[in-house]
Amino acid sequence: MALSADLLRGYTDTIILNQLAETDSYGYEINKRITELSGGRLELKEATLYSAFRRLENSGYIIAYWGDENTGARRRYYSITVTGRDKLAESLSQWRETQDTLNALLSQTRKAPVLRDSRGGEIPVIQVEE
Amino acid sequence: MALSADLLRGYTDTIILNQLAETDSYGYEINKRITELSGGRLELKEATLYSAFRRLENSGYIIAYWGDENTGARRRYYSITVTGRDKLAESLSQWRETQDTLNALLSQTRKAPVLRDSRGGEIPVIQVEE
DNA sequence: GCGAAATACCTTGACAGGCGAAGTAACAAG
DNA sequence: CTTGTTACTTCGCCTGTCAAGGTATTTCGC
Repeated sequence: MALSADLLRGYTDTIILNQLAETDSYGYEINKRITELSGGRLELKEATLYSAFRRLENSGYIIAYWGDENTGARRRYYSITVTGRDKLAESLSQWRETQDTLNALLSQTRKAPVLRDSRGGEIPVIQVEE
Repeated sequence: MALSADLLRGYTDTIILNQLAETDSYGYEINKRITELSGGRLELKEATLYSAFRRLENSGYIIAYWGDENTGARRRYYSITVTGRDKLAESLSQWRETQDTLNALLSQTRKAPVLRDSRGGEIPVIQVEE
């Protein structure tokens, strides 16, 4: 079951920055690496990917340069900037906070729903051992 | 620092369902409870909240009924349906998976960027104790 | 040698969720 | 009687994702 990047909305940029923090790379490779690292659970669509690059570049978080390979298709490499690293650090800490917050909101102990018969009497629920 | 709900996009529904899984409630109260549980880090905007209710109702995950209080403003209560509970369970497991995936993508050990002087020589980085 | 697949990039337009802004209405407190 | 709180509603904008389409080169099987 693949995750929709829609559930990760807003994190594509962070994911990309995190990849670039390790080493310069180009779109196609970054995408493959993301798929790989996520165990195939996340596959960014190209449109998503390249629009993220444009966004990151416009924000000054990455800079682009053409690779000089004399064989194969031309590659557009990206490099993370200092501001980009700052942004990444900020996003990572924000992700930790988001996790905490969402876990707090989603992990409350919950009573089982009470079943009632037609006269409003409670129907006992048999507890199943896990 | 309040979280942007944009980072939680797609989870508002789950958060609401999770609240309703505990007990029937109405918009204003649910919102206050969310703010409270999140330690003030998440405050859903009313437009967000009520459009979520409409969405959830149209999907059959919740049903609405008017409260019969004879004082104060009228309240529209919501109750989670059986399908809603199923959906909630699914969303919760999806959230766990999302967390795992994102953590896998964001938590790789990273080399510090190498600083170089004008002749390309490496500038040693002084390690700061934390 | 040729067609398919893989590599590699790019663009356009639609869609959906979050939100700013505004409105309605009842009641409480001062 | 004005301000604040409770409570709900609607309209239209913004932004990130994606479906669908395109270009160009190289590699591999047959």
